Formats: sequence, structure tokens, C-alpha cells
Amino acid sequence: MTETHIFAAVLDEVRGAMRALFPELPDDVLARVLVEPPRDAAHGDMATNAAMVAAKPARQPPQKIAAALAEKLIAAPMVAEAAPAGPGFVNLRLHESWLRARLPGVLTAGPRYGEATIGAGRRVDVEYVSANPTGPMHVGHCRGAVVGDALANLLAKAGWDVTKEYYINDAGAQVQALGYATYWRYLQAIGTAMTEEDYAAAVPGGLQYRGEYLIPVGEALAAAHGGALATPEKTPIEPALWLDTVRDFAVARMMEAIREDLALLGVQHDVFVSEAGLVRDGKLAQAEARLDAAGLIYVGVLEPPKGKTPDDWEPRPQTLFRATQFGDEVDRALRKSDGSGTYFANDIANHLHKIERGFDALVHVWGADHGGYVRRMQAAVSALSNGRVPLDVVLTQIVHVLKGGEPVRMSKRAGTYITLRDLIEEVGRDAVRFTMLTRKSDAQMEFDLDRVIEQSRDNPVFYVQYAHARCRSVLRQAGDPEAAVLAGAPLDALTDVAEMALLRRILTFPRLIEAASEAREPHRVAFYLADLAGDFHALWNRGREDATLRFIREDEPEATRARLALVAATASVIRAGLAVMGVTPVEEMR
RNA sequence: GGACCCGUAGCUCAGCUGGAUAGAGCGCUGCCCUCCGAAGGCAGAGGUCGAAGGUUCGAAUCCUUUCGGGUCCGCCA
Repeated sequence: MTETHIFAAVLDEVRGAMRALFPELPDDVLARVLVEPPRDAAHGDMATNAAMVAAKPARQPPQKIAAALAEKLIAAPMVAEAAPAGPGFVNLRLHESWLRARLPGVLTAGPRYGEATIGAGRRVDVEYVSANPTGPMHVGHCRGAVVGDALANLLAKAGWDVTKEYYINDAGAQVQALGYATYWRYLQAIGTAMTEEDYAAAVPGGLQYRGEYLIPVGEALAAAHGGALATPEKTPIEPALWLDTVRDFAVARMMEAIREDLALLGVQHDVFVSEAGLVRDGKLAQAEARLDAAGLIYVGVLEPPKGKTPDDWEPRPQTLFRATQFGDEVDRALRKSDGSGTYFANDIANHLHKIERGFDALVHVWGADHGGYVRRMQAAVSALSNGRVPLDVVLTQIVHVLKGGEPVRMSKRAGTYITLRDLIEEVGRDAVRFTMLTRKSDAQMEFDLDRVIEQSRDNPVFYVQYAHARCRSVLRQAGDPEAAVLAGAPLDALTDVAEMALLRRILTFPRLIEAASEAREPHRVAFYLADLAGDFHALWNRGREDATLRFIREDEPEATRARLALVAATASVIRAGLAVMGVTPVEEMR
């Protein structure tokens, strides 16, 4: 799709020209040559750093190279002006006719516009959400779900073969606690006389997960097993007789609920991997054997953390992984001092599983509270794959929910935390998804329930949707011409500055997809769409001041067709961008 | 004590992975709707990019130090 990727097209010309001017220039120097939009539009459409990059190896001053390059580039078909500038830039102004001629390609590509080839069909595993199956999803999970899903879509758009994965933490103490909590609800369901406090006192680690959402789970257990999991007096029997059953039952129910919540958000994973399953299949043992064979495991005693030593600190020998060999601060425990595996060990097994499935790259979306965990996981992946498979971790920061400008206090104990379901019911799925992408993922975010449904200029959700609705409104009024028909329209009539600004923005979409996917930053798509919508609204407003700039003009059928092509392309790019974000475009605003 | 993230206009945030005179929205100031595309539009003011060094043709961006905010910190997941 290079015919619509204007930066790639011009870059080809620049590299060709440099090759002709300096045949001996090394490839790695040529690879550093870039063609970018200049900050200041007064400098033209694009600028290249080629002369500055080549100055040293070519042993010539950059300005001199820039002058020669400019002279050469003026011969390129799309170049209208080429001028050396500043420290050695070459500024390029492109023929507007050439830019207009890209428009049919945009229309023909439709939803596929912007697809890139940098993924080159390589396989990437994107793991996200991975909430513990111990309760309903809340806003904290929501951001990770949206960012992960959009990132996966973005990578697919950039040519990666993407697998969306959910890792179920169903093996640790948390799900054990879930088992005990569910068992309490079961006892209640069969009519126990015990009090909650008596029961809690007998539970190792205390009774967690006291939320009401486990009540129906306990009732379902009672329906399935009757009184068989308790004494005739409806008091607890040995945990060994029921814990596995109850825990597995509860986890299955929680996962069902989580899948429903994710479906509400429009998130669908391709693969669910069970931590307990990995352990059962011996993946943990395999991973450990592998690291051991590489001499990366030893039994040792870690230093206490520097500064404040915990009160109960005592040195204990543990099985450790030599994470320091891969850039981590300290070696990390694989086994606790009692010999049982750590969460880290299981996660290593998880990553071995991924590597064995042949992925070329791994991506995780984690909450920021796992930030300290990144380095060791990268160390492990590096060790297991001999450095072949990169692991990128995208951290998402906390979301503060506001209502009318006031923070909504969240407390698990009081049961006032906001579930994903609440959020979607309050503002709608599309607003949730879009808004979650209006910040860099590693910046804290305020989610103002009133703001995100506000219909105004400063709400990008509305602003972008409104632009699409306006586009569709115009097209409907014109009888909804086929994209193929509009692709054949003569475009010479598109000359107004606002029309050209919009066109130029449309043509930067492929470059945006490349950059955003490389940086693993889906939020850039949201900002791009806001800019695109801004250009479109600006053009619309010009039609208000100057009737000759309106899209549909009875007296000018040719100009009308050209403008409809531009409007159709705008709508198409908005749809393509929203598709990456997982947001549904609206046909009209009511 | 250490690690990671953040610090950009009065406010909320972008800044295309080192480029030219740092941007947007809100807010503020001043103009613009009898009607024809105003759920608004146009223009303007507003910045030592937290601070100090360093790297180089060139730094908001990279490195070091430092200040402020957040998150986390042996075997919890």
C-alpha cells in the first residue's frame, strides 16, 4: 500500500538520490535517513535529515550535501520544491496534484487503509487483563483491558500475526482464599447456624472476598452438592474433602463472569492459559530444568533490602534465579524457603509456554504496581529464549473516577468500588474505550463520568464521533455514492487550504500506525483522530463562512464529487482508526 | 535506603522514539448568529519544558546529579 504511504514514497526518492550522489555511502547510514513532517508547516510538507546524517561519512559539510540533494530531488515526480535549510535539512514541498492523486487509494483500501508491513507476519503474543479470577472486574482492570485490546489491534494493523491472551492466575493463595470465601457462602446457602466471625476465625489467613457476588455461587454449590460438603449440623468438614471442588467451581464461575464483563467491553481473547494447568503439565519443572542446565539456578541467601530492614527479617536459603546476569538488580527467588514455588516461578513456566509456541515477540499490559517485576521477567525470557524473543511490558497507571468533578471513593470493604459493568452502564462502551485511550498509558488518568458523555469540543469522544456523523450526513444527502465511484472522481477542485490540510492529515495515517505500533502506544490513534476531526470541523466551518466551499453544490457537480471523495475518505479513516480502538462509529448524533 | 513512572501555558494533556521559532482543548480577553451548515466560529494574550551540569551540528526528548508527586520494594499474586 505504498502508493498511499506518502512518507515511504518520498523516502524512496531521497534514498535513491543519496545513493546516486554518494554511491559508496554505507547502508546503515542510509537506514538512518528519515523523512518527516516539519514542525512548522511553513517549511513545506516534509523534511529530510539525509544531508546531516551523511555529512560525517561523506566527509562534506551538511549544507553542501543538502544543496546537491535538493537539486536532485526536484526531479522526483511528487516534488514541487526542494530547498536546503537550517543546519542541513532539505525541505520539500509536494505537488498538490500528486497529493490529491493519493486519495483514490485511500478510498479503495477502505478499512484496510493504514495497514503496514513492519510486523512482516511475525507472531506476537499480547497478554492483557489477566485479572485474578476472584471477583468482578473493576475500573482498574478496565484500562488494562482497553489498552491491551487496542494495542493488539494496532499490532495486527501493522502486520503482526497477533494472539490475544489471558493468563488465569488460578494456582495461588488468592484462589485458595476464594475457595474458603465461597465455602462460607455455601454454608449459608444450606442454612448453617454459624456466624461469619466464627467461620472467619477458623480460616487460614482470615476470610477474604466478603462481597455479595459470591452468594449465588454458594447457592449454586448447594444446588449441585446438597449438604454433602458439610457435616449434618451444617458446619465445616476437613478442607481436603471440599477445597479443590469448591475452588475450581468458584474459579469457573468467576471466569464466566469476567468473560461476560469483557464481552460488554467488546474484548475477546483468543487464548486463556491456566496457571494451574501449566503446573499440572509440568511446565514449571521444565522451565526450572532448562534454567538449571544453563547454570542459572543456585541455592543462596539474599541480602536484606537496603535501608529499612523488615522486622521479621531473617536470612534463609532459597532457590534463586541469576537475574543479575540479565541486568536485574538482585537474583530472584524461584522457591520459597519451604520449597514451594513462587509466583515468579510459575510465570516463568508461562513464558516458556509462550516461547515454545513459537512467538517472535511478547507483549504484556500490566498495572503500574507490577513495575518492579518487569526487569526480572525480561531476564527470564531472555534466558529461556537465548535472547531471541523480546518482551515488552506496557504499564497502565491508576484511574481515578470522578463524578461532577468530585472523586468517587472506592472501598472494597464498603463495597463501593466501581465495577466495569457499572462504568459501561453509566457512560456506554464506546465512551469507556475511547476515553481510556486519551492518556498515555503510564500517566495517571482522571475519568470524569460527566465529562465523557458531554457533547462539546473538549470531549474527544464526542468530537470524533461528531465528525464521522457529519461526514455520513453529507454522504447520505448526496445519495451515498459508492467508494469505487468516488475513487474515479476528478479531484482538481480540491484546492482550498482547509481541504488540503484535511487531505494531508488523512495521508499521514499509515505513518501514524507504524510509529504507534513500534512505540506500543495505542493512545496515539485517539489523538490522531481528534486532530483529524479538528481538520474536518474546520473545513465544515469554512463552508459556513463561504458557501462556495460547501461539500454539495448543485451548480458544480465535479467539485461536489471531489469533495464527496474527500469526505468519504475522512469517514473511512475515522472508521479505520476507531476499529483499532475498538470503538463503533456512529451514523448520526441524536 | 533502593527501583520504576510522572513533572511541558492558569487547568487537563500532546509532542511522531534527537530536529528548525515547543502545540491542542478548557479557562481568560476581544470580535461574530433575523436567515442560508452556530450542540458554535474567528483572533489574541499566556512557556527559563521542575532545577543544574553533560553528550553533539542540534536536547522537552539521551546521560549524570538534584528537587517535588505517584507506585513498588526478601519467599503476596
